[in-house]
Order: sequence, then C-alpha cells, then structure tokens
Amino acid sequence: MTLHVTNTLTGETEPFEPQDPEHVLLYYCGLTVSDPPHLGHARSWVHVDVMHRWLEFIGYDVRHVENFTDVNEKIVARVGEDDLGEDEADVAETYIGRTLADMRSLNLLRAEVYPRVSEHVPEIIDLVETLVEKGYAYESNGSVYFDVTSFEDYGTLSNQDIDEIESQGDPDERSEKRHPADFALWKADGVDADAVAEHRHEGVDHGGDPPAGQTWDSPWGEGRPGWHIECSAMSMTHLDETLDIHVGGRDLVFPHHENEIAQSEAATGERFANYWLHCELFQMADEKMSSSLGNFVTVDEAVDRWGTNVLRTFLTAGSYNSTQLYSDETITEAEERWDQLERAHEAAAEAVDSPDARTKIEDEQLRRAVSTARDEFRAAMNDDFNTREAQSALLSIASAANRHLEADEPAVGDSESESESEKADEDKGYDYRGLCQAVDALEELGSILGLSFAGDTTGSAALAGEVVDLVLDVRERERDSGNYERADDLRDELEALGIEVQDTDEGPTHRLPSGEKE
RNA sequence: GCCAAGGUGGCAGAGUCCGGCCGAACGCAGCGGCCUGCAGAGCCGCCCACCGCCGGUUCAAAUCCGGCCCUUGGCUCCA
Repeated sequence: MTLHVTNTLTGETEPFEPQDPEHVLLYYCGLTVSDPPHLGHARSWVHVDVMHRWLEFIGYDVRHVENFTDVNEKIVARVGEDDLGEDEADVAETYIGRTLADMRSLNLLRAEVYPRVSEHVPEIIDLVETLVEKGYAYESNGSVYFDVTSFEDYGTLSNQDIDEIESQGDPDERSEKRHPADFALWKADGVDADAVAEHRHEGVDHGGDPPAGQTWDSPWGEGRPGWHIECSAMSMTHLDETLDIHVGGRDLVFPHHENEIAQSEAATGERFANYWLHCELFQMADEKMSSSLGNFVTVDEAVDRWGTNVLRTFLTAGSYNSTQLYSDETITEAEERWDQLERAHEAAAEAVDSPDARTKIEDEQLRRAVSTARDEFRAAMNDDFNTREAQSALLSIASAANRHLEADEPAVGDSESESESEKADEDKGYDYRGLCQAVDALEELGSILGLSFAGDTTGSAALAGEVVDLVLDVRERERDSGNYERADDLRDELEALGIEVQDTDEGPTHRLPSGEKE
C-alpha cells in the first residue's frame, strides 16, 4: 500500500509519486508576519509537520521550504505599536521571532529554509520581467499586472470561470487593469495609506501618519512586490520550477494559489506543483475563528494552557482536509486521549523496567495487537494522512498493553482451573517482550504525530517529581496506619496542584501536569 | 449570484474513491461489573445509529446514479 493524497487540482485521491523517487519537494505557504500566530495556523503547521514526518518515515528525503511574508501593508500598519519596532522590517523581525518560537513549542520539524520576501526582491523582479517579456503581464502606471486572459488554464484549481471572478485587489488599481481579474505582480510606490489605516488596531496610538513601507527600485520605477508573486519566486529559488507538494490553507485556494499557478506556469512553461494539498479550517462552536472577530486563541496561549502533546493530539484528531470543530469539549476529549496514551506508555515502560519483568505469561495476543496496530497506523497514514485513524491505532496499542498488564494472572484463555490461577497469582510477572514492542511502537508511531512520551526529567520537573514522591511516602504511612482521612487530604491537595495520584498494586504513582510550563 | 466542502449515535469523528467483513472504528459522556479503605486509572460487559430526505441500480448501498432539503467555508487580507 503506497501513499495516496487528495489533490485539489483534480479533486481526486491519487497515488503519490514524486518526480525523483528519493526526494520530495514540499512548499508551504507561510505567514504574513503581522500578528501573533493563532491556533488555526497551528493546525495547518501540525498537519504539514505530520506529512513531513510521514514522508520521511516511508523513506523520502524531504526538502521543506516555508516562507515568511515580511512585506505587506498589514505589517506596516503595526509600526509604532507597543515595542514592535520602528519600521516594517523591525515589526516583521519581531513576529518572525515569535513565530519561530511558537513553532518550536509545537514540536515542529524545522523547514530547510524560511525565505523572506524582502530578501528575494531581485528574483521577484526577474520573474515579473520574464512574464512581461512573454506577454503574460503588462505595465500600467508604474505597476505590473498579470493578464489572466493570456493564461488559458486560469481558474482550474478553484474551478472558477474568469468572467465570474470579481475584481481582485483594491479599488484604486481597477482602473489600471485590463481585466477585473488581473492581479498585481508589482505595485508602484509605497503602500497604500488607506490600506494600512484599515489594518491598524483600533484605539492604539501609532504616532502620526502611517509610514510608507519599504520600496525597491525596479524597471518600472520604485515599488513593492505584488501579493502572490513571492511564493513563485521563492519556491523556484529554493526548490525547483516544479514542486512535488504545495500545501496551504483552504482559504488560499483562490486567489492566492490560483495566481501562483498562473504566474509560475506562464513564466516557466512547466507544471508548478504536481500535488496541491489543502488544510481545512477550524470551525468555532458558534462562529468561525478569524482575526477580524478577534476570537482566536494564540499559539503561545494554547501551548501554555494545554501543553504540546494535548494540543497536537487535538489538532490531529481529524483529517487535515476536513474542517474541525473547536470547542472546550473537543479539546478536552483530545486531552483524554493523550492521557490514555501517556498512562499506558508509562505503565508499560515501568513494567518492563520492574524486577517482575520476565517471560511468564502468554503475550502472543499483545504482540499480535501491536503488530496489527502498526499495520493499521501505516495504512491510515498512507490513506491521505488519516491522522484520526492513526490515533486509533495508537490507542489500540495502549489498551492492548493495559489488558496485558491487567492480566498479570494468566487469565488469557477461559479454561484455567481455580488452583492454577491461584498458583500463578503468587508467581505473577509480565512478559516483557510484547511490552517492549508496545512501548517502542507507541514511541515510534507517536513521534510521527509529533507526540513525545519523554517526560521532562530534567531540572525543576525532576525535582518536583522527587518532592511529590516524598509526599506520597508520607501519605503511604498514613494509609498504612489507617489514617485515610489525612491520606485523602494529601491526595486532594496534590490534585489541586494538578498532580494526579493513583494507588496501584505496586504502590502509588503520580503524574505531573502534562506540558504545562512552569 | 458563482465556486467548494459537508450532512453518520447524546457529543465528537472514521468509514464513502475500490458496494458485501458496517447490525458502522477510536474516543468522550451514560449504565452495570471487577479491582480499591475510598477515589482515580485500568480491565470486562452494556446502552445509543433505520448512516439528511425521496426515488433508482444491484443478489447486496452509509458507500453507485438522479432529484430535493439543509449547513459551513471561499469569491476582500486570511492557515
């Protein structure tokens, strides 16, 4: 079974075949760095990250490029706010730093390059010149527009009819365009002050008139790159004229991706991307999540609140290409799933390390379950990165391991006699081979979803763990002497701190609050 | 208006491409039991679905075909 992906270009699920059998060229349309990233961005990032990890897991060398749009009127609009900086570049820099930190906190694999528009203006100008020379673009009043009527396939990605498309871009440029659907490749002069004003936050003192934003010299005079040309220029610079996979949010299909295809293919005569994958968006329980409504949760808030593992479990709880409901309930459910995985992993790992671990009871079932789950995981991921199914496979390993640990009396068949099971009871032990396989599978497959079972065993977390153990020792003594009230108080107090206490046959165990920082 | 996606149990969410193993996965919630000083966790079992509506094809449809109703998103910056 090979990897199949749903290609927006065809609307079909197709077998994935990169141009080079060993390498995959992956481009992801990154952020405009004018605001802190929110959970919606995180959802796409995580899914792209899972794609990246899975492609590597099945043997490809992935060349992953993700841009930062650091030239944009929305960024100019932030100039003067708080301590974001004194000009467009400063603001962009601030947000790029913040974005990279957010990405790290989500345990994302790094892209190979994070190119920025401001560093690729010469390439952009070259590309625009080529388009003008080939007759796909025209200069008008110092700006350059792409002539959509000159590109036969315009509209295929988004299934649009050119005549149905309403004007792109701001009203001022309409008069300069031959066709309403034509879009800007290069814009004369600085940013439009009105556009900047429109994106400014209300009630914030920006200190005077909006700055013009950076401009560059070009064959058509001073100006700035248009809104779509950057991705074409940067992906060609860092990858190739033809990409294997181009990913982005569903909301970018039109006009952004449509325009990317037109300008790229017109310029090179080559197919721009073989597979277009689109990440679906969040749906809020009552309304949509959007910047304008201000109802989004920023990535750093979410990581603080839920922790990386819970968040990633949540974000991969649906397919990348289906919308996902965001609500307290759905995220709590994800937390529940993660807890289950983590507890099972911990129990299995502990059992493996314990002195009781030895081949004693039949673990054929466990081993079969692990192996089946691995197959299911692989099949799920190969089926258009079905992360929800993949989670199911993980959970089935967890419950198989739990079942095995539970059966520390050889209750595996139904035919034992009483005396046999009594005898075994005194002699109980775990078969560690199956458990080892379960632990390995959880770690290995979990890591493909970016989940990490490696608890924080360093620094303050380790110390905290020791302190909790100390408290639990005290509590055990209270319990031994029948002083349950006092013991329960201790448990309640630990619980109030987010520390989960469980009494087991082997003594009490605890879990520190997962992922919460500090 | 145009384009797209989708309507599956109390919730959430796979399965729909390649019709039968789907009387429908996994999880949450609920119920009963085991275990436990209690709780939690875990385990076992149960409960809950005529798969939006109508019609068609077929030995067989959640899955294919036709019609209808409804929801969401995009068409302006947007992951």
